[in-house]
This record gives sequence, C-alpha cells and structure tokens, in this order.
Amino acid sequence: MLVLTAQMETIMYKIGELSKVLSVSTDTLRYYEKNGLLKPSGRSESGYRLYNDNDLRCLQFIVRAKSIGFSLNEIKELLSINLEKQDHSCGEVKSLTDLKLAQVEAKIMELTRFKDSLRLLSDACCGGEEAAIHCSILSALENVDDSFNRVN
Amino acid sequence: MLVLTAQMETIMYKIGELSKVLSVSTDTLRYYEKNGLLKPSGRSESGYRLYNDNDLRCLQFIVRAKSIGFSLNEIKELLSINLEKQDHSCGEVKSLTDLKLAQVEAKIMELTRFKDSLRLLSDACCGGEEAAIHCSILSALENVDDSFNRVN
DNA sequence: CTTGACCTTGGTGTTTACTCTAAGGTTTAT
DNA sequence: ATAAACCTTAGAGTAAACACCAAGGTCAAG
Repeated sequence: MLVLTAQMETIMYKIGELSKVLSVSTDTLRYYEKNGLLKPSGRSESGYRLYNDNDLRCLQFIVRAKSIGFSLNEIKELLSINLEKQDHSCGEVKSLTDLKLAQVEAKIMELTRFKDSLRLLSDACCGGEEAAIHCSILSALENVDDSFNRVN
Repeated sequence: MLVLTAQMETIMYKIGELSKVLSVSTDTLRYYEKNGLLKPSGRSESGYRLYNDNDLRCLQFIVRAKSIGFSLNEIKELLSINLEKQDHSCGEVKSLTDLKLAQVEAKIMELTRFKDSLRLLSDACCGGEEAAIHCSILSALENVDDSFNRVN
C-alpha cells in the first residue's frame, strides 16, 4: 500500500490512502488540487497522485481551518501566508481571523433575530389539530398590525 | 400609472410599480412567478403582468416570512397552507415553524463554536508587525498538540 | 415623431463546496 | 487470466436566491 521513494525516507500516499487517513473524499482531494489548496508532491509512473507527509500536514491545516469556519478561499490565503511566514506579519493573520470573527458574529446576530421571531410565533400558536383558519402564525405573516410585527 | 379594471374596483400594479411598493426587484418578482410563489392575477393586452391587491398582500407575506428566516421553499408551503386554511391544521403550521426554529438554533450553535475558536485564536495572537514565523494562529492550525486543539 | 422609461422572453452567471458520471487505464489478488 | 479495486480526465449537476444580459415590443411626454 505505502510506496517508498528512492531515498527510502518519505512515505507516499495514493489519493485513496490519504483520503482514508483524514476522512476526506478523493473527489474532495481532487477538488482541492484544482482550486490550488493542496497539490500532491508527485505522481507515479502511471499518473497516480502521490502525497507525502508534508501534503498530509497541509491537509490537516485545511481540515482544522475548515472546522473553525474559514472558507476555502480564506484557507488558501492562510496557506500561502503559512508557506512564506517570513514575508507576512502576525497582524496580517490576526486580521484575517478577526474579519472572520466579525462575519461569524454578524451571522449569529441575524440568526438570533430569526430565532426570536420564530420563538414568538411558535409560542403564540396553539398548534392544535383544528383547521388553521385562525392560526396566529398565518395571521402574523398576513397582517401588518400584529404583535409579531410590532416586536420587530 | 395605475390601471383600473372594468369593474372599477381593483387597483392593478405593473411589475415595476409593485416592485417599488415593496422594494422587491422586478427580476425577483419574475423569479417568484417562475417558482410558483407569486403569480400575477392578470396580464394587460400587451402582455404586461398585472398584480392586484391580493397579490400585493401575498408578496407582503413572502417578504415577512423571508425576514424571519424561512426559505422560499418553506414559504411556498406556508402560502399553500394559507390559501387552504380549512384543509390544514394549526399544528401543521406550528411544526414548520418549530422545525425552522430548530434549524436556526443548530446553525447558531455551530457558528458559536466557530466564534469561540476564532476568539481564542485571536486573543492568543500578538497581531504585531513582525514576521509571522512564530504566529500562534498558524501554529495552532499546523500542530495538533496545541491549546486551540485541546479546547475543541 | 422620437426619446426614454418601461415591459417581454429566454438564457447565462454568481457563490460555495463539493458530488457524481462516463469512459477508460492500472494494480493487486486469486 | 481475470475480476475487483483502484486510479485518470473532463465535465455536468446540486442547492439558494437571485442578478444580469440581449433583442426586441410598448407607452407616455414633449
């Protein structure tokens, strides 16, 4: 399964092997390559992608960055900074993080407004089996002069 | 601007007029029509869409439902229930609302995890102008055995 | 009568992150 | 020798909610 290079030093993974190690589909790995996030360090004679340990660490970086909410484009930026650390400042990295943080916080606020409105609607509704002719939720959506609309 | 029907009762709006009343673009109105959310009640001789007061109220319904986080597909369902209130129960409407509420809350929780991680990273980073060689954010993304990873 | 604002249709493009397909070549195990 | 499992490429499809475009018809004002 594992191919050793001539130097007998670096462990190389075929795409399916790397896929299993970090639970990332082979389709996704090819997608990352096409989008400049992770290029395998080599190819076998028959054209198979070969990933080394460094590639594996890079994929870990991607997976972790994804797990804290960075988009692939943002991760691409982080990766290129990481590759040339000496040419970039700490402040640059922190800026990216803080920008993302602000976006996430804004989204949370929007969703919280949704949540509060939905909660109000739900709590006001009897939820019974009778016909929805007098359903308070539908009325709230239909009529302007309603408690739901006053709250917002 | 306003066209009166033969009955001299109903106010009809052309698409651009309705667009202005509720600040919804004409493209969006045509999109809603194509997707079965809002069909204008008539057409002029030259083929222009004509919306009446009922259509206006329907569009208000859509706009309000959107403002509390319902997707267009969910709104379509709500609209069809609203059209045939007697055939649907209050519980049905409340179920839709509660399902949406649960989805919104789940999303908020996910984003809150993102936020907490990002906050940790940001607070740990000096953000200075020096090179990012020892940047704590990049290290956290690179190495497993890090405070950031322990927290998660 | 012409200009400009408006309307029509049908179609493409945007964003994000994949997922799936087809048609075929390679490797490994039996 | 052959089947199973793996790999290759290019390209299409998915969701959501529109935005934008071209080519052309319509309508009101000056």
